[in-house]
Amino acid sequence: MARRYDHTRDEIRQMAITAGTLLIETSGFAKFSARRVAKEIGYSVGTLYNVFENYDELILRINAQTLTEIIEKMQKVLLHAQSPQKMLAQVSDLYINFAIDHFNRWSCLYEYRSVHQKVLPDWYLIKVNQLFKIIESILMMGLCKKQENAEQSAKVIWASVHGICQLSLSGRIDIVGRAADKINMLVGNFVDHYTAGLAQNA
Amino acid sequence: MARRYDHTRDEIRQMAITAGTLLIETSGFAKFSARRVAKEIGYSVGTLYNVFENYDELILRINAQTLTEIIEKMQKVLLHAQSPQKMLAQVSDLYINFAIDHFNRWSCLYEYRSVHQKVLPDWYLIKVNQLFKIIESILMMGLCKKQENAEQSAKVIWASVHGICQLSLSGRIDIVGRAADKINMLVGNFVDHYTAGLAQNA
DNA sequence: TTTTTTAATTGAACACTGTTCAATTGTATG
DNA sequence: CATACAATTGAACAGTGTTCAATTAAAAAA
Repeated sequence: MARRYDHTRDEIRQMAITAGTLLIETSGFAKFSARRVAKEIGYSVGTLYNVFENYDELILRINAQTLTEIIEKMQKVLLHAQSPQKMLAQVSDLYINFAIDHFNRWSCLYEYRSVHQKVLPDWYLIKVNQLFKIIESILMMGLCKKQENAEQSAKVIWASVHGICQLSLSGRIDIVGRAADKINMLVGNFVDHYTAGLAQNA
Repeated sequence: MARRYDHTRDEIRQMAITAGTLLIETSGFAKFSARRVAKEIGYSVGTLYNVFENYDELILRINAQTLTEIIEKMQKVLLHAQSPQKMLAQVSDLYINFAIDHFNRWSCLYEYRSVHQKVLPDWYLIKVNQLFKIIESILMMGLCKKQENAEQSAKVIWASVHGICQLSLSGRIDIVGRAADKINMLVGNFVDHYTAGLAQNA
């Protein structure tokens, strides 16, 4: 068939992203493929390639949605102000628990390295930056005075929390007991000492 | 042909690891394949699968050698004692520069997620732990008194340095200027504040 | 020396992958 | 009703990891 007008271009895109998200969530990235997504939404592979530039874009769009979910959760923490240290702990805790609860999707954020583009597209980097901005705004609530310091520390904090999360969940840091507890302990150790150092410097 | 005895099982393994390492180093993981490695060492794919359990093992063996190289470089830092802070900075600097100079091999350490085994094999984890032990021993030179504190902080420090390195080199932290300088600045920020917090606590 | 046994080595075959693009087909216009 | 148009298809291509019957060179036995 052709020009079915059952769905617009954008609708098909959204259907693919939704179906792909579900596929990764349940079966993991290893079982993910363009053909599978196509079958899931009732279109052929060809249609998928009309609507997405390539495989990379499909994955990045799925990842962008995952990021959006994480960011939305984290932004809620900003609503009721507390000490910066407590807010950092809360935000980290959210990230860790998302990574555990949606392990497959979270893995996909970092697992796939594009073959075509060496650099991440702007629309994706905007999402990433939103995450850093959240940390930045928390730091400006007392831990940092200059904006440039907050920017740098936000990068350091986020990279550290992510690093602890990644090495833990990929089994490179031996964690005995409940994963969430153990990772939280390491992140707690980091936040405590790092913010203590920050406060001392300010 | 059969039973050529040109090379022993172990020799073929080593040839494959060496050839695979070179292939990843020069062309990146995307262009890497079992068939390519086989052709490179003058054997068929079948032989590769006689000598390695599967594709995963081949990659992990290559990764283990990459880790060995990194560890050997880092162990040299331990030879001339200095302040723990300076030694941590040196060790981090080594890691960052290895990641930049051998980007493809370094990426491969974290890029590939095994389809077969969920858990990394013991012989690989031993290598990973050697890295943590180096940090631990540095921490025990004054920054930590109890072994258990050193163990936990070593994990935090290593995960943080790695996280900064990964997010930077994957283009998720915008780094203007020379990559090595910018990453070093972030790692410096981390080491300074974290160790200040540690020292304060001790 | 010749035959038999043994095991190292091969490569075609299988089911899959991302990607392309001529052919098809449902819709809208002249 | 014929024509033009574009959305949709799926076979085709070159590649992947993996398997395993068939081949073949070396060692052992006759």
